[in-house]
Amino acid sequence: MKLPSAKLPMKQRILETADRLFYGRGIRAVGVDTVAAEIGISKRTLYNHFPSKDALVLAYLERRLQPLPDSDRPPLEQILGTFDRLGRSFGTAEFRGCAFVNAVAELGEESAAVRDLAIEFKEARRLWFRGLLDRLGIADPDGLATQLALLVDGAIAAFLVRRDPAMALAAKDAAMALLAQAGARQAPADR
Amino acid sequence: MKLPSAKLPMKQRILETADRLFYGRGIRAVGVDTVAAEIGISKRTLYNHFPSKDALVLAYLERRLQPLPDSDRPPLEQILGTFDRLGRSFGTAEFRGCAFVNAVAELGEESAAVRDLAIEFKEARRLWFRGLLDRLGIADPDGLATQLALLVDGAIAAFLVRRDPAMALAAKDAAMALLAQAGARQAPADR
DNA sequence: TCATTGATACACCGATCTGTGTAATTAGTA
DNA sequence: TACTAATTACACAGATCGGTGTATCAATGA
Repeated sequence: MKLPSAKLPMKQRILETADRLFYGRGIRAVGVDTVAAEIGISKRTLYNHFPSKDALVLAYLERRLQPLPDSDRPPLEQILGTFDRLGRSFGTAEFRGCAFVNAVAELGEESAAVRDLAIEFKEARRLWFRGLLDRLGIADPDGLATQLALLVDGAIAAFLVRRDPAMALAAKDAAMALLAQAGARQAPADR
Repeated sequence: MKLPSAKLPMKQRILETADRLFYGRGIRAVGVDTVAAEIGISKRTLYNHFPSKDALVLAYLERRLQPLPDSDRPPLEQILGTFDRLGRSFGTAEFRGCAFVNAVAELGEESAAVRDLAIEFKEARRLWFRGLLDRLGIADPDGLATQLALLVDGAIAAFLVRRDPAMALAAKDAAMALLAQAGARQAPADR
């Protein structure tokens, strides 16, 4: 149990702990008392930094909206590498699915803001795929990007239930088949 | 708001209402008081039929473990028809993702029984795919069945967030591409 | 007619939830 | 030293949660 250093700014400490608990156990399953107790601060202090639990939940999800890797490796390698990274995530004990999908499934219609963040996250990844497919000169980069994103989401959902890391490999195999069918070649970056 | 007829057996009425509420709003978000009030019965009556909320939740999920359609249509048509049915589900206002994935995402480690039911559900659909792929004479029916199941789960997760029914079409396109690459032919049932 | 069964209303339990009010305490700084 | 700002402990509010106890009432069938 790695606790955030007491030296860090309070807001950051709260966010890190909220992330660990909300993601690991679920948003509704974790109360603000639990978050505060886990850091060793009073509930009052937590509420001095976030006006409500809803605000804390949104901040937790916003923190997970990180920019995607901007590598200079070949596009095909980057695309397939996504599934390898996914497989490595499956191997960690902390992995518990997609934080955004889980939040939407848990909160449903109750929070439009949560859903907007989830859409933003999903669309960012889809566009990341599409940018790489563009460089590969694929015929329908938009459609294929959606399909690749579908495979990622499917692998995550399937793993969440089955806990079988092979789901990442199955998704990668499917991605390779789709890419091959679309005419992706090995080193197509510049020609 | 269609309420189950008061003529139906009490247990069935409870289950139908629990299904509608648990699936529509989430398990943790709906209390037993709400379920009883929605039917117009006392909480006591509900507890006379189910010993606990956990038992009610399990019964709700078990009721969703229905056998998959056993059609005599061509295998390829049945497989692709799955994605058409999915697309039609997306069009309904009630659709809120996969009840089993949502339950696991919501309850997480807290209920092994829920996860077991979810695994059973997912595996049944995967085996249904595999049986059809067997009849198509596909080289690796097991692997392709997993990939098709991944596409279904991915489309559901993506739709849950984006609310875009086109996710079903994207999954169907990907499925067709995978099937074509695997050598599935139009009318391969008997030769 | 009488006994049984199931449903009813309703109060209640202890626990937990988000959120607030308040007064004391700490630490840094002018 | 004196002021300020953050954090503390702690009680409390009002709601909701899952679950129970109990006494009454209505329908059924022997």
